[in-house]
Amino acid sequence: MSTVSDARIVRTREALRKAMIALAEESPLDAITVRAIAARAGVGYATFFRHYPDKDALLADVADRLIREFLQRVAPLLQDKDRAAAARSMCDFVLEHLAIYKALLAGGSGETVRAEMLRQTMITMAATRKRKPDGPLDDLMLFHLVSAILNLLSWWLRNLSAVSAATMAEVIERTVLTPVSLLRKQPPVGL
Amino acid sequence: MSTVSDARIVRTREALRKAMIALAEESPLDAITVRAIAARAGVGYATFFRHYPDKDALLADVADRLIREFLQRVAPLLQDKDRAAAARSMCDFVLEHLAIYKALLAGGSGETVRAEMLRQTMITMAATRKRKPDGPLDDLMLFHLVSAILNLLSWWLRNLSAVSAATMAEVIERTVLTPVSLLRKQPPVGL
Amino acid sequence: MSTVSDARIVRTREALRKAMIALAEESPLDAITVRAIAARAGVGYATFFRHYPDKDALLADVADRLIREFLQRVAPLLQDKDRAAAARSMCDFVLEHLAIYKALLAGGSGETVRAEMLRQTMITMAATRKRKPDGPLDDLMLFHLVSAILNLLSWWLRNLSAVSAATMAEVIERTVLTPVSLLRKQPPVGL
Amino acid sequence: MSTVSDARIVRTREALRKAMIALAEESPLDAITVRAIAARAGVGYATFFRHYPDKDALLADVADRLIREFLQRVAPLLQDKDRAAAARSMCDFVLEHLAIYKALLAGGSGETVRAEMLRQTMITMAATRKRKPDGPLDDLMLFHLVSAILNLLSWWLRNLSAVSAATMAEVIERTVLTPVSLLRKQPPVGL
DNA sequence: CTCTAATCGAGACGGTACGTCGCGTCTTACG
DNA sequence: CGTAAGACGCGACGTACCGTCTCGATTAGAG
Repeated sequence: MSTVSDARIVRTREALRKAMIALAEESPLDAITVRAIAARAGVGYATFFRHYPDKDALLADVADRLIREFLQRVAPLLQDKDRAAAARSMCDFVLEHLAIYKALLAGGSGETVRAEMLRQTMITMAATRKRKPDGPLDDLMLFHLVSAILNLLSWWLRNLSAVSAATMAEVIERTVLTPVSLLRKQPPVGL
Repeated sequence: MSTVSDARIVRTREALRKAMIALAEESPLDAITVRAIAARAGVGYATFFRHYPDKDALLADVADRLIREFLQRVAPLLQDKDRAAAARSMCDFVLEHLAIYKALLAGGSGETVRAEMLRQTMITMAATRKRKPDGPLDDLMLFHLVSAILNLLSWWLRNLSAVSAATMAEVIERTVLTPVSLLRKQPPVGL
Repeated sequence: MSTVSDARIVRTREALRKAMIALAEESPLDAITVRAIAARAGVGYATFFRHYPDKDALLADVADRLIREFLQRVAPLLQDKDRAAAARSMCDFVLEHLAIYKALLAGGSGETVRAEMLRQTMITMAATRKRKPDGPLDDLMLFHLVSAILNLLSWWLRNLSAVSAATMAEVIERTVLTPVSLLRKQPPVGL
Repeated sequence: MSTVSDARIVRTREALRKAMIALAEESPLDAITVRAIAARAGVGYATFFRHYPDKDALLADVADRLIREFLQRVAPLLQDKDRAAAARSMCDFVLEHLAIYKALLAGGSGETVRAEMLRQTMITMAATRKRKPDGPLDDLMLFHLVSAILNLLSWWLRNLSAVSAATMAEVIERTVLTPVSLLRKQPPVGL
């Protein structure tokens, strides 16, 4: 679906993604109709379905691109165990793409975005780490990591004026990154 | 809506709540139609709307009752700072009401339940604590606490066989309760 | 479908039939949209499908009622072998219900109407005649009878000013009723 | 549209006509999509519209060629007043081109074919006969003649095994050709 | 223990979004 | 640089669900 050369297709999909982001900023996901997306994109209604099977597929596409970029930036830092820098980098990245993140996290689309992020993180992790024990603990911690970060960021996006990026990064580091890291080093006896 | 004496009303609402829980176990929330709920409850379609304005109101009612009970059990322990016992109590409680929790958390209804739980926790906290500074940190930590716990529990409900209640409790304590507690005692400098 | 007591149903179907006839006078059948029928009937779009599976079903219902009345008038005469009177009666009947016939025959709906008329004539014949040989000749002649009459009438409806009812009746009698009757009395040797 | 020399154009149109006939054998006319015709003809979708403005135009072209041939064979006999031979010739001709006739008459395309046949017959008649009074009677009888014959033939095509060509010819002669001829010799008084 | 008013079932209805399909136009990529 | 391929706008289709509404028919609980 991504490797298409026809200029019209590229243009249309671009317009649809833009429209989705724009609308997601304004209303919760399930209040966004396909008709509204198509209209906003300046595209015929049926044309939407020629490119995406449904709303969620479009959202997943949008999320996919965003997360891919996000991970390219954050993953290296996590690999280097520089958690503080990683947390800082996250918050900066979010600030830079404020509009899109607001749309995707503060709206009702969190579920889809989280799922997509989990999926991609899995892939990235699998690609970088040699051995993948993939025990239940790893699975649980990855899920917690992604979910908790997304939750904290979504809170932040609704309270940007109250907390600075630096503070937010510290909170993420101390309440998520570090505890998870510790638990990994010293797993519960039952596991 | 709650203080009604007519036996028929009590009976009908009870049936609707039961039906909602039963259906939530089987399918994601937005695949549950009001018609299906009414049918399952053995109640006329229009009757549904005589008791709840819409699907979400019913779900909120169900969640409300569950969370009320949940908090009655967990809150005291948190007040007493016995985090390990509190975590343990949570997990036990979830195990006891497995079906309902599976329905409400592992389904697509997480968002509503989380919102309801946040709301009620706020109220409970406000009632027990005298002084409520309610700075952004408190707000953020409460949000994180509730969200993270619900997320961890919902993962657990999908992986019950992999992790025991004791282990799960330890995980919750070490990755959520303790870090949050520490952050509260020693807030980031920016706050 | 016909024996329903609910007043709303009766009212709605009545309105739909009226609307169908009105629109059929104005435009060919396949230029009539279900939306237009519903709008004209002052009825919701979806409501249409609660009563008829599609446009043709509504048309068939309209035709059914018309043909039932038509046959009640013409059949006795045919039984009595008074072909001239039967032909005359047909033409008079058509004149009396000019608008509806124009709608049903001169429009593009001939196919459906013819099918319905064939079906009903079959039933009527079967009910009145004791023995029903139903050989291929009977089948062919019945088909020819109905088709030819409908064709002649539809031509007449488009050329009302050119030919009187009496003349038209004579034409029908001499080119359809009598030849068919003769052929029946003295079938081709091959049958 | 007809006087074109480019070999590719001839080839494409030929392919489109073949495809139309093939598809018309399999499904009713309005279930045949332009896409299906183009695909069957091994031709691009848009290419269809470079040769015919729409589906009906292609069908009319197909019918036109068939009817032209048909009339060349039948008309002389009608001119010679040899009605029996004419009827016989018709039936033989239909048998020889069974597939195409089945496609055009027994399918849902009867209406278009009939219209085309009427048009062409008019032209042929006008060409052969010197004086063309063209009163309403002539018009009516021509319409009846064409319609009734097409109807009888289409019935026959659906019941080939039941009736021989000779019998069918006799039926056509006795129920259509002769009655029409008689009526012409001795018109109703009203005309 | 009755009577009366509230509750109930049944389901028709207007409305709106869905996803599909076909048409006929118009752009594009490719030979 | 022309032409076949096919993306596109349009608009109808038939489906599903929502929340409102109108009917009678129970049925609870007050007198």
